[in-house]
Amino acid sequence: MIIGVLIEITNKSVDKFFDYKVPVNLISKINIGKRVKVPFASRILVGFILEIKKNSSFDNLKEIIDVIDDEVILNAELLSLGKYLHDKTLASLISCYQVMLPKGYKASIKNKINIKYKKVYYLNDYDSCKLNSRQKEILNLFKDKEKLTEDDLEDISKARLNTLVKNNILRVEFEEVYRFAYDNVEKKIRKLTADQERCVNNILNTDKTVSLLHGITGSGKTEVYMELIARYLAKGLKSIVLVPEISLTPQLIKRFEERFGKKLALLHSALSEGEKYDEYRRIVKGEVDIVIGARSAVFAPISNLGLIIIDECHSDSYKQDNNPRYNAKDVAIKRAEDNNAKVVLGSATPMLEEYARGLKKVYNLVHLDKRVNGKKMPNIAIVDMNKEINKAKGHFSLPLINEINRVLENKEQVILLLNRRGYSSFVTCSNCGEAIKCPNCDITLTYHKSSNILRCHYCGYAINYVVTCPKCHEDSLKDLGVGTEKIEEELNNLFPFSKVIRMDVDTTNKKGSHKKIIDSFSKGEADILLGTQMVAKGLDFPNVTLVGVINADTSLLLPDFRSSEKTFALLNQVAGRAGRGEKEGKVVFQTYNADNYAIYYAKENDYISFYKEEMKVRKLMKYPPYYYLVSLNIYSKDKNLALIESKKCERVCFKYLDKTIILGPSPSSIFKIQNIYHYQIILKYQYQDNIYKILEKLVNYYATINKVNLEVDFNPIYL
DNA sequence: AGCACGCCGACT
DNA sequence: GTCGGCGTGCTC
Repeated sequence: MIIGVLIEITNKSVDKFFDYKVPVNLISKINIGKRVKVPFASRILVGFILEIKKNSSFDNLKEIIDVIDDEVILNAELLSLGKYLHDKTLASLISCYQVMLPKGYKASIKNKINIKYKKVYYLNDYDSCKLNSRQKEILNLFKDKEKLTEDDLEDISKARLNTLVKNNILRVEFEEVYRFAYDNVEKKIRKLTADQERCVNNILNTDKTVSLLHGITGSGKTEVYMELIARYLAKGLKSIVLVPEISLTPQLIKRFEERFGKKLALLHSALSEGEKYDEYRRIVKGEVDIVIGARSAVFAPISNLGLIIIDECHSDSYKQDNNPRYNAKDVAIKRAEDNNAKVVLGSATPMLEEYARGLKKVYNLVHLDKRVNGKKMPNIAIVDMNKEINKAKGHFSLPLINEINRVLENKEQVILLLNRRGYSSFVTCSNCGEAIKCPNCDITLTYHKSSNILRCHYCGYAINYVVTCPKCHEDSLKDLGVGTEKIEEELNNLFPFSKVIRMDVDTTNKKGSHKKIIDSFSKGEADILLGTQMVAKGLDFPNVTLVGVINADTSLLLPDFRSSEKTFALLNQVAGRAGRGEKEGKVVFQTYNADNYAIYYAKENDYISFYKEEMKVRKLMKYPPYYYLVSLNIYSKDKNLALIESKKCERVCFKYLDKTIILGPSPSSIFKIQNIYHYQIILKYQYQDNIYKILEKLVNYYATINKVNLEVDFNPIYL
């Protein structure tokens, strides 16, 4: 028997099947989709069995060392999904298979994660007259119990237990334990509003594969999802729920637990690798009905799949930003088509591509446009900082200060958003204007006040903060950008009797710290929750009656064609955090661009008008959804070679892609990353049938070239 | 990817 | 004379 094996190495030059002989004693263990240990050059590696055959075109075949798995890792559906990813992203096949699996299931010679076992003691038949009283004391614990775990017997010394085992009175077996423990919550089912019920029925009855649920913030989309899941479950069909990592909050998980109990598996980054491994095992064993997770949960090997829900479907977190650059939405639709299942995309602010497909009836478009229990949308005010700047105290305008004071007096709570995208705090010399940059990458270093160091966000390079400018040698370096720490300082001065909690990357990087902050704010232990994007998503605090945005427009300034859309979505989302309880909410946007349409329509809570306005821009500029985009990234350690090869790519595109607009090559927005130089070519097209074929050829060509690389990104989210 | 092989400069 | 620098090429 000969098998074709795909090796764990992620490199185009070895991304093919290597043939191996199977020794007779292992033949019975061979199945496609299992992992094997094989000799490869001078080392031992792990790969997937992807082919079984009688002979090979190679002569001196080596023998495999071992078959790792008893059960198949890549089942039929995952095998086909991997090929699909490979075709659609042009990434290496092995990376497409690896990305679908949690660490413990990947092909890898290191990173071994094992099943955790616990000892369980069973009582054998025994002759009680041979026992002393101390031994009988242990056996009494088994009264009415079939078995006791090592935890149950914690108080009994190991020596006493071992004697009983040795005398064949107790018997030990090993039982698998799951490392992740769900809380015990009481079951709760909320009754749907008529509006929600209408949406559920609409989605159940459509003959379209994809439904787009456009529901304003606070309209109760989660209830709709849960009801849909329950209805499918009643038919014996299971569900996957995708949420952005950032909104996979304890609040959301608790609601699902309240409804569905422990038939739930959770896959997200806050779990340890051991916990993830166990959750995945529960899915494989068919023990769960619902998988909730971030992007990669779309690959969960669930059988009887009926429904995939993608919450906050506009979120860019569904697109992976390294190889394979797949979009979980595409994978969801592919899986739905293959399984005769349905996809529900939900958002208050869908991406333009999505809403356009809804209007064109490619998707079934459903609206949910009332807040539950008749709650009103919060009242939103725009504060023009150009007019307020003289009266403002630091970053706070008088109107915002007054609102905060009013809320604090009423013992209510405030959420403050610092819109910091592309605006992180960097250090500049106030004498010569020099900004401190990373010596390896072409970007400014970010100042971390708590540790007093400057760090590069791309390569991790870090130096201690000094006040002396390296260029002009004056002691004039200053922290210019605004960080949450700076705003927190200002808050402490402006409102000395209020308690502020900060939520950003710095305060949430420890495991469980995110949950702690949310719990603490929820219990009213602080008056003001200050943070970056993460305070905007999915949080539900009934006592929050004011939301303030310090700088509504910074995300508008980015050189990105989606900056308006992203700004609108962010403002709409964060505004939706106000007034979710009994009391009405108020929102203040501080901005220097008071007449910008993204900010204006966010104030009006008018998605449709924003959509129409932004579509005009997209049409004019030949951007999605009117055009498809592809980004080619050509890079090399050799600056000159990178340019030469990128021009070569341009010529190939020009020759074969006749209906495509070609932009570039131009130096990428970050030209130098870790001493590697990047050039970029952008392709725009509406119809170009051969584009995958041509780009695949280019990618394969560069797979054989050592000093230059080409990566292709279809439908990129950033340019 | 990572290891062996191979071909040129500064040391006991 | 040799140790070791890292460029190149191969892995069933």
